[in-house]
Amino acid sequence: MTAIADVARLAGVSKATASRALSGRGHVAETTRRKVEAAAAEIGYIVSPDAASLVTGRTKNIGVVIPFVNRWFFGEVLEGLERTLLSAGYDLTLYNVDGAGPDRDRVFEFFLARKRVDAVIAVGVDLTERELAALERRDKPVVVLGGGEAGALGPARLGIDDRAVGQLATEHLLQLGHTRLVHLAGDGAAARPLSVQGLRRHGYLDAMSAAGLAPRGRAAIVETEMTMPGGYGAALQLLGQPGRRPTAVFAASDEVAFGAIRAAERLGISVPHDLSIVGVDGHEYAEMFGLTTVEQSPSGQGRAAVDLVLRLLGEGAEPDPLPDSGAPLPTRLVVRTTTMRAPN
Amino acid sequence: MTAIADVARLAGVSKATASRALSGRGHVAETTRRKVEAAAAEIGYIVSPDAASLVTGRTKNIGVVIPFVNRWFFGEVLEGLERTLLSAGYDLTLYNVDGAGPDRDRVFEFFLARKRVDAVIAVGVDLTERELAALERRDKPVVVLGGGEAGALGPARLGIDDRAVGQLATEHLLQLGHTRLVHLAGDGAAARPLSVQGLRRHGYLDAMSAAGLAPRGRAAIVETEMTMPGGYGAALQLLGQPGRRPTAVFAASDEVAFGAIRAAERLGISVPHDLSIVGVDGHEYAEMFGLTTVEQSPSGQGRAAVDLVLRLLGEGAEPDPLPDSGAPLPTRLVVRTTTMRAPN
DNA sequence: AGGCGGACCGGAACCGGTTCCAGCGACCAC
DNA sequence: GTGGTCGCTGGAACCGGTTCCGGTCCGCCT
Repeated sequence: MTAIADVARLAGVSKATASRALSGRGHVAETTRRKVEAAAAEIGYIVSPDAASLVTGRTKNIGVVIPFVNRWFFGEVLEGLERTLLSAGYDLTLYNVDGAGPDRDRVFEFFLARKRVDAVIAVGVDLTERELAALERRDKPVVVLGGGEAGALGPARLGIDDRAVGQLATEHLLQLGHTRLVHLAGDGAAARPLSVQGLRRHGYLDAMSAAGLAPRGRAAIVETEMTMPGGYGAALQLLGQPGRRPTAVFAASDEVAFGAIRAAERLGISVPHDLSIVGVDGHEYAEMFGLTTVEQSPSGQGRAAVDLVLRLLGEGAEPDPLPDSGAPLPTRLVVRTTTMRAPN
Repeated sequence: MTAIADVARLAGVSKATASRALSGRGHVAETTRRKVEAAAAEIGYIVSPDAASLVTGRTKNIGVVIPFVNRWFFGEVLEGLERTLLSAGYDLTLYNVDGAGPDRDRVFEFFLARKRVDAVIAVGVDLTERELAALERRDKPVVVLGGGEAGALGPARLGIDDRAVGQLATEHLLQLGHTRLVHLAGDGAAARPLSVQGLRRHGYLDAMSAAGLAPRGRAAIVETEMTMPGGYGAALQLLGQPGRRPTAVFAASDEVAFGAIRAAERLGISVPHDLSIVGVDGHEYAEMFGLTTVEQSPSGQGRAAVDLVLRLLGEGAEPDPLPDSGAPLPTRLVVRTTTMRAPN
């Protein structure tokens, strides 16, 4: 009921003209367009997206695969994606995929391979060759946001320069005179050098060795889950040990930093007088904690990913083919009150 | 390419039989079914959901409208919804709608009214009459999760008993002998008595007056944003005032409680010796903070909402028409180390 | 033996749009 | 005046499935 044929009949035109009038494609006289629109409004007509995409092959729907929704960064990205897609008239279908396993295969083989989505945005997940190939075969553009490095000819990638971020944060502490400076890294940082945590770790090492401080194995780098409890537990252990304590900590994310701050307080270590802490993210709670951090804009990254994907889909007049797809997204150091000059 | 007609041709049967064989509806001989399946596998056939839903009217897709994704409760619900829908073979289309405004209208009128979704799950948003009516008119089942009260004949509702939760938390503190006991409520608690924060506030008042403690206007209830910085700011102000401090705080959510804990520490007030704090949620960080809280299971609530919606859609043999849709979802008090007996 | 029911299969209609193609006036240029 | 272009419109094919309807064929009952 209320199909386009009804509209056409009521307006006294053919289905073809009605379609043209409503979709705005092709030539339609101004007066007939108005007639059709009036008829459509009168009977409350709305197009069937299924029918439309059946013939056009476009669904106006983007699949988003994301490993967590409840970690700040990812939630923020998701919001950015959603808002931007919505205002472009696109739907967002969510696939919460973490790690490997049958669920993940199901998503890629059953859900994403079908014609339901025009393109896929993967945030913070490394697609396997097989997964990429499957999508490629169906002509589905893929944009990867965060993690990994711009592959030779892989999918379009987007993100901040995590290695530079690690370097920047570490240099800030070095400039303040710290030398006993440990890195609270994300788990898997050493094992997966191209992951976000791996790159940040690498940046830390770069800065340290540039300063002539070969971080001795000991406990210069501690890996932990990138959450507040993760940072709390790791810092508790690190700072609770006897012997000379570090005077500064570079935490792989703000949430880890929050945990470390709390651990320090619990141990009676004063931040920043006895211990400087810097994080990365620009978490919405950073201000409350007074955390010095390297800010990024996850929602802005979401927006950028959508822009890119729409360009790949050929929307928006494409002024230039694929501009600056190499340039990393911006970050900046925000100094607050968790860092200060090293005690001498 | 690779339409069902190709499969049929390759298998030497008609489109009709191929469809029956693949979808499992109707009678098909075991041997032909195998032939068809083999043919489908050979050419890598996958159905076009658009074509299928065009004729069946079912999209296997559920719309979820949610005000935040980056608040713990909502993120957790979303994960629960996603996992459960996925395993039932449904897609989840996300609509991030906060408050009113043109964006919200757009979602309801443009996106949800179309035939793209079979049903709508609204979490933590109160649908207006108009919005409900629009969905009703298109025969789209609606399930509302959290907030509000079971309306007379409105949509199916689901959630915990927030008033009982407020009562339970308050009673715990009362039983420990606290009498100067303030409530850190969510913003809008007084103005919107049927909101989550409104109901929790009501539960607090119930328990107080049952204990003969008419909470004097003063500062017995302070409203604040239901986030960690919100709780931090409110507690800082509340506890920093001269005069007799409260000995216990009931925070409207765990995140508020975390903020309050941090504020207390910052002011040199010892938790729990000088101040007891209880929250509600069962946040994943609660254990780290040692927070006493009234736990709920948001992901479980997501699962329940999906079960309900699938039942409304007539999936799953519907054993009973609509069982116990009134019973609130479970909660329980978990006592940790932020609450203790009141000082005398 | 004849009738009946049920399993199995194919042809064709249909879901609701979009788009190709052809037709038709109107207008302009030669 | 005639041919060509252009704006507008309608008929019909088509996208890729599902399902109604009817026709065989077989087994079984009476």
